[in-house]
Amino acid sequence: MTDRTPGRSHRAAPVLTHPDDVPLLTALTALADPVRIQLVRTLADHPDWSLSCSNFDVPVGRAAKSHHFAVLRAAGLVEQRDDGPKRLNRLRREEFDARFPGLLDLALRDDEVS
Amino acid sequence: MTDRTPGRSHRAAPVLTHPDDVPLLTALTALADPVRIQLVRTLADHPDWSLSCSNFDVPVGRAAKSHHFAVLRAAGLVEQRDDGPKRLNRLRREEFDARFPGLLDLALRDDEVS
DNA sequence: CGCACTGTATGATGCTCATCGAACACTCTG
DNA sequence: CAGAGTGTTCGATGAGCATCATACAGTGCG
Repeated sequence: MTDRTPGRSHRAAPVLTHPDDVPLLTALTALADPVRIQLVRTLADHPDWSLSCSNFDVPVGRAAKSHHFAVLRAAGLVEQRDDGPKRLNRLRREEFDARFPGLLDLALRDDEVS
Repeated sequence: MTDRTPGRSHRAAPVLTHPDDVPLLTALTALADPVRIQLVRTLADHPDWSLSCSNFDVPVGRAAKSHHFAVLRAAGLVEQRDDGPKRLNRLRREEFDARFPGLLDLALRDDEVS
């Protein structure tokens, strides 16, 4: 049997990891997508752990949304925690800002995404 | 006859344009590429207008290099000027920094691109 | 003029990635 | 246990893009 987080594990997926040493390209690529920018902005407008994935209103299906959250998590932008059947989210503001000062502010500040 | 810059014009290509109101996604996408990051960094290490396109040592052919410069120009990161058969380049530091404060610093500061 | 040099445009190719539908896994409640 | 709700994984599909080879268009020099 493999590692499991207290809540859901979904197949043999390892515990949710949230890296601190993200390469620059990974961070830029993660933010260079309109859907992910929207996710990050929505997240910034709500308290930590107050939103589960299904609460985000983006124009893609569940599968794509799940994929985007995985990308954001791999980029160190989002932390996820399982709570019952839901997966709650939190923007890693300070952590990401420590790694890439000003980048998150830029993504949140600007109104015209494209 | 169409507009021409004093130097080369290449077919009916309009005068080289360098936008100021770049969308956020355009800027992030332009920087989310290892070759373009390298071009920007090389450019930052040399005086304005001191490098022509062929002076940049990136592991791609001439066509791809030309394409990358076009992307950087469209993102407002690079200004180009024709000088005889060469096309000289300049990093639009202040202009880009005014539009996206800190972003260029991040691209230049970090050593580990990927 | 003819040639070398520089850079762009075009067409083709291959790869990455965003997306979807469907199946699956887990949790909780009735 | 059965069913609803939530989210992930898988396979397939399509679009976009990075790249190349080639052809083309300027510039300047002999």
